[in-house]
Amino acid sequence: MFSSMTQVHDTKQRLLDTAQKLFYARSYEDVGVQEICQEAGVKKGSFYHFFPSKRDLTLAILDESWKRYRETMLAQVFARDIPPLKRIERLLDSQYRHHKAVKDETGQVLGCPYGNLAGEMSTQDEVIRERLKRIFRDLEAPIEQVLEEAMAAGELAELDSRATAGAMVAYLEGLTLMAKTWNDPEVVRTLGPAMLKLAVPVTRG
Amino acid sequence: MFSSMTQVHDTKQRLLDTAQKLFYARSYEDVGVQEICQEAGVKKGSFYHFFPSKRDLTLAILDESWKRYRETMLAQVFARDIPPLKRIERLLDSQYRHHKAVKDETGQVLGCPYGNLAGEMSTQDEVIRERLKRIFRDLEAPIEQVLEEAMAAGELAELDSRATAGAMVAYLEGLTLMAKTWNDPEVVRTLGPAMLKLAVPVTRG
DNA sequence: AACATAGTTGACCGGTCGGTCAATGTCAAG
DNA sequence: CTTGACATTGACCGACCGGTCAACTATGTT
Repeated sequence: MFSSMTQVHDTKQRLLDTAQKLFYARSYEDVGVQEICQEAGVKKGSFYHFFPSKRDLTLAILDESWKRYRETMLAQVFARDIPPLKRIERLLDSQYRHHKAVKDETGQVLGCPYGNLAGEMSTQDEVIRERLKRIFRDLEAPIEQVLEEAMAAGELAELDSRATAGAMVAYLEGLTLMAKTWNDPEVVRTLGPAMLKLAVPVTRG
Repeated sequence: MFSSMTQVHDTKQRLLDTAQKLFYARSYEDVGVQEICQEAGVKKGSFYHFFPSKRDLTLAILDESWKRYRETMLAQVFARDIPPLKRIERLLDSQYRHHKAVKDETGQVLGCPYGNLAGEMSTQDEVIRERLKRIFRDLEAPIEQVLEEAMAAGELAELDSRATAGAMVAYLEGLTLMAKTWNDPEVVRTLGPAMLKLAVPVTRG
């Protein structure tokens, strides 16, 4: 009775969770609707009752997972309990610990779910690409704010905080992709701290 | 007679070129052997005469395309006709011009063929992943050398040239992925120069 | 002319792809 | 007890997947 009550109405959620996991571990194209349904214990007909297409399922995953990440991880990482620049270090540390945990569990570094999808799907689906673009822009915002705060606190020389935040997101994505290619979370730990160098004015000659 | 002579023996090459283009424009999983053959004007049976599998075709593409890029583009970009750090700028410029040209031609920024494949396939094929890892390491080498030269010439403060080269490759890949997600080559031009900041010792208040 | 080798062709394999559909089941409100 | 909305099921669709194979042709060597 209890189990049926909880099982009956979370079919949609189970599909979202299962697909998210499979897409992350492999890729969008490699994972079929059939496999998602099998893994989630749902018949294919039900899938198309909840989602008009595989593409729409993906968009739903993007919205939901990013909302969750923003409201939990990001909120914690960028909390104002430590100095601004320390929060960047905390972001890097949370990334390292995530990839370490995933590798310990699955034997593989899976990279960034958004970066992975961006590389695979940006040329194939404009709607997905725009969604990913918005996600990356969302990530720039708190970083930009951290830089502003650091400048106000005199911890940082004057610089273009918007552009620097953009560069930092790019670096973070590249870093993650390298960790995936090396299949080694330590890449994040050794190369990560260099991200702070991006917040330093160029000194040439 | 002439045309047949040149057509008869470049079947393999046509498959390589066509597949390379298609994989780059879309993705590994999205492009089928059938489509490659159609586009190349080759029957599927011939495909499997030259390549034991789609996977092996991909490995051949990786080897060939990277060899060509290294021996032409990279050799020019890192030629010793200008000061070391200027060569980094020249690398960024060549990247910008490439993505600009591709976008003008296809309407899309396609990103880095190796980065794309790394994101899609690193968790699925160890051999491909190792090959991509080697490619990225190959790219680090000339950058590392540039940094060494710059240090010797007093253009740069002392730093870990190996680690910095690694960070620069990561940044370049992230940059390229962002340009793809934004579908805008200008991302490379505006965010690119920040790569040089990675070659500056951390200065913290 | 005979022979081996490389290259080409098209039919064929089992399996999976994303997606559709009509029939059926479940359940709560009227 | 009926109605209607939501949910579930399994059969089905045409197309395509990566890959195999035996027969055939073209080429260069002896």
